[in-house]
Amino acid sequence: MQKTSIKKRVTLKDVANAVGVHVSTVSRALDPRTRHLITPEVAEQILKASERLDYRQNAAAYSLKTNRTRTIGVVVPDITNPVFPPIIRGVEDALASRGYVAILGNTDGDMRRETGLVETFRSRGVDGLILASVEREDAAVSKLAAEGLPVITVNRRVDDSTVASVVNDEAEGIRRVLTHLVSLGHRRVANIAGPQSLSTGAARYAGFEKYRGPMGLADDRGLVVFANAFNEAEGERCVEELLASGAEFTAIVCSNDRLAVGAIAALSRHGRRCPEDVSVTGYNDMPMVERMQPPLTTIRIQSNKVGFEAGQLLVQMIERPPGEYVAEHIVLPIELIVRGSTRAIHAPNGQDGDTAKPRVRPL
Amino acid sequence: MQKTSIKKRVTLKDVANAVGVHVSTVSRALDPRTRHLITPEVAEQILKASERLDYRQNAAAYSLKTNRTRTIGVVVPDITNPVFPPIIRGVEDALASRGYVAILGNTDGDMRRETGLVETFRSRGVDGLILASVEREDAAVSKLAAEGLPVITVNRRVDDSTVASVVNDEAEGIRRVLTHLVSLGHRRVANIAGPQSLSTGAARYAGFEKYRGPMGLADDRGLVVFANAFNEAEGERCVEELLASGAEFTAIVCSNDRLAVGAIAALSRHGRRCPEDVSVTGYNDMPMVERMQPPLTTIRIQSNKVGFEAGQLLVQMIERPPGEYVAEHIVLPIELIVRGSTRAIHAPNGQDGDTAKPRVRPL
DNA sequence: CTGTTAGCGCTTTCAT
DNA sequence: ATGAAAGCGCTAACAG
Repeated sequence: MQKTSIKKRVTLKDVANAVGVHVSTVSRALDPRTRHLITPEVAEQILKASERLDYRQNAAAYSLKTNRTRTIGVVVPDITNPVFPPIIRGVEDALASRGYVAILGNTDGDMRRETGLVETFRSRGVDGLILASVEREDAAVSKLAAEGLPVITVNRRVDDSTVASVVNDEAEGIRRVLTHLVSLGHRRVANIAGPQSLSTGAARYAGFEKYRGPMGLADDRGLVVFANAFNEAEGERCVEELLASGAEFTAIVCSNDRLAVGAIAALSRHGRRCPEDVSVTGYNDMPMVERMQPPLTTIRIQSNKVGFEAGQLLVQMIERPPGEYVAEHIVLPIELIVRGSTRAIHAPNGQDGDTAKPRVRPL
Repeated sequence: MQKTSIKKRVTLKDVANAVGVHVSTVSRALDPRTRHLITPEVAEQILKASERLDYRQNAAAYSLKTNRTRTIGVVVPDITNPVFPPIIRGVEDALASRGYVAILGNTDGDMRRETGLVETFRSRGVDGLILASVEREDAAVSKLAAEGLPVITVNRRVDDSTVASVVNDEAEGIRRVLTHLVSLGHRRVANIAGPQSLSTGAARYAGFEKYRGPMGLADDRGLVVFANAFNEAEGERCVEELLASGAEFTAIVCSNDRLAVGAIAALSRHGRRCPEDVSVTGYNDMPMVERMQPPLTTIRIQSNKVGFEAGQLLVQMIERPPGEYVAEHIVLPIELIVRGSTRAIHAPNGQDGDTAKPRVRPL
């Protein structure tokens, strides 16, 4: 019946005409917050008509008028890095439930691209920004926040505590890993630390330095080596460096899973088996690491939740009267996941254990 | 100097005032396509001023006027599924280079959510849609295309060839896998087929049926079992089913990597080692499958390129005079990646091989 | 309770 | 080559 080949979009005016009222009446009836201003019967009719005509608000007109787009910009280093999709998914779920959508951009870790993306997003009038790509020093981001644009960093944070954030409890994650290793009898534990320009890398390394002494671990400088990026290649390089330095260790704490994957590969290339010869731990519990050989002992972060909380918090910031909020900082708990890549020192199998003081036999 | 705490956004009018010309002149000077209408010197001044004042076009106003948003909607089943991020990344790269951005939505395979998302996106006036979530029968999608909204499916397609698509050469992928298996001496090859409601599942299964006879493989019905979803759990279930049926096979062709991962897990649970007892192949070459034990032999699709081509093609469709295009269908070549999960039947190691007719010894 | 009016910032005829 | 003016669809005073 109503076969319209090239259908023009139906507007408020169309609905108004259909019902025989003024556009503004329709506008009010359609907005739940102002619906009470309208006679219930009329409102009813309007709702019905708008349904029947398949009316949908013109987002551009709404934005132009209200200066709000219900769109938020999400910036990640690279969506292809398995750490980020669950976070993004969490963000989108939170946003969708509140009628917002996300536009996404990748920086590949290039801070100039971050700046460019933020520009693009602002030009599109995003109501807020979620940044997973920040470095600890990020003047541009602080400025955004200062200018009153709702901004929140996720998974990472900037040093400037003026910028809201949702992150994981990094120090606690490292503490758990170390506790686990100590309980397995390890005393010489190396650390492949992540980039110190990122809050994750810095916080995990800080945790390592903070706890290793008190826990009775050797605290040689030579047991720490810094990766320049959170990837497999750097994990391999760092193991090479560790091995070349002649440092002695029975376990390696890696600042994330990808470093750990690289580390295990490099170890095996040098005839050092994991976990028989050296235990290795990761961080993040990204997809598939439970299927690796050996399955990786790691810290599980609540990726989806981190994103979800960030999305929720950002919407709150947006919808609160301007300047009414202080930057919140949410820290989510983590979980230790023990798998096959760690085992008691020189013991035949790698059961989770509180093996009090395992015998330490020389080779 | 120009410290403005709560800075209003600068508009065309601001630039016009600064230069002492009319807004329309500024508008023309700023658009490369109309710049030639303006005296070069004036244009120069305007460009400078707009730079200096940090003018950025108001996307909402532009959209309202032109009915174009430079935004495209991307719908995927779940961004958390490792197959999709590279595709999305490709799409975004293509779009970004043309000044477009993507808004993203997840359906979790629920067709009603797909419909809802498409609604939301249309309400936001997207210029086009890229769908990675379609089933083969999808009346809603055909309708969209018929209504003149540029739509393109990626990775999957709908049966209705009216809808443009960018996909992988599924039949060829299966042919390569079978050729490889045959060269290793396998004659009884099972197939864990994907959901037949999806073009990928259907095309790969069709390839299997098409080639296995001509290649001299056993073509028992009992060697095929259908998964209800592309995930690990279904891979496990299908292997159980295969095993329970008493079917004999020395290899399993899985319709994607996740099915393969599940299949290998289930096999090992039943004391059948891969590749010693049965060879297994996947499809997609998703991240990390090269780190599994055993590393997975699979078909590598050009995920990033699939997305990139789709993005490019969509922009072309959008920017071409309406109704001027026919639905294109791009098919991208694939690549066989041989790893450890396949080996010559009953041979000691799994080198890639044209082992003509390997000896077949009974157990 | 509902209609009138103005205007968000931009592009695009139409004049000049 | 530039200015004037209209209008995209919507919301939000302000009147009645």
